[in-house]
Amino acid sequence: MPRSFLVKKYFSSKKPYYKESQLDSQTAFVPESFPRAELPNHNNISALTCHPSSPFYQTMDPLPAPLSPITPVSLSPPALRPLDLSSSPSSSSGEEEDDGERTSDPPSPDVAEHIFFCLRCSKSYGSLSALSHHQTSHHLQHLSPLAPPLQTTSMPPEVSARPAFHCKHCPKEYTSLGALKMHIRSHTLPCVCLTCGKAFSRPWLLRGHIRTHTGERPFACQHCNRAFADRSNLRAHLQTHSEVKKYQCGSCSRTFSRMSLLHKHCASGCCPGS
DNA sequence: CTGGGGACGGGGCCC
DNA sequence: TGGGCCCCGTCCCCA
Repeated sequence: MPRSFLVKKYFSSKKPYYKESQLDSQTAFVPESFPRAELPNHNNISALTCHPSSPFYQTMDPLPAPLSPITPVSLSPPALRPLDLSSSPSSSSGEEEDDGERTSDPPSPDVAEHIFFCLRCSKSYGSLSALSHHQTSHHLQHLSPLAPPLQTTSMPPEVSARPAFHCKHCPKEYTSLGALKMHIRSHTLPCVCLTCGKAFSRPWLLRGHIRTHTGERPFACQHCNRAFADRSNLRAHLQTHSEVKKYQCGSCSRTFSRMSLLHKHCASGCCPGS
């Protein structure tokens, strides 16, 4: 499938349901080395390596300021441009919404600055990149190249034709350290909701989750008054406005708005063998 | 059984 | 190389 939809679209022209002040990033990054057992709770929450500046958190979960004061840092998109609807992926008769806002993560002009601590050696860094770079020295002690032992000291992983890294938490293998690190996040769940403690592998998953606390619904349907916290849910909702259902049963030709509905339909016996 | 919303995970691309 | 982000898709629950 073409990935043209990945072209950045920072649509400032339609920011329907949320205020600028609500856009603060509330991601709480915890270094990957953060032992899962030490994920913050109400007792050890100060162990977090950074603290969101969101008023919501300050209200819901007052925190001391053990680190440096958090000041907004401009990490906003390079420029907010008018939505170019003509470049949007087309669908039946333009039924598809503009999907203007970024997915589960609307543009966030105000992003909190974070202080990143390595909990292994207590060093602090001003950026996740810096911390990640530092942590490489730690990670390399734990990532286990699949190359034969005799090669691991003399041959860079990328030289190996086979997957060079395997996850220490599961049997999955990866050919690059980056891919492995990404995967490991699904085990370490470094992004922790300070409200409920739920942990996520990626910051934007956390931001989407946080909306379940705030009630923020940035993604509005242009056909009705409904709004959604998750763009995927809006997309699914838009199908309810469409006369053409995307998913068709191969046996009875009945169409459904969602794949899952088609699956359930088939599971109910319409499509033997499927 | 179907339709729909809520919440979330992961692959893959861009910067 | 890593972070950010988009889309697709799934699961669960309820009406």
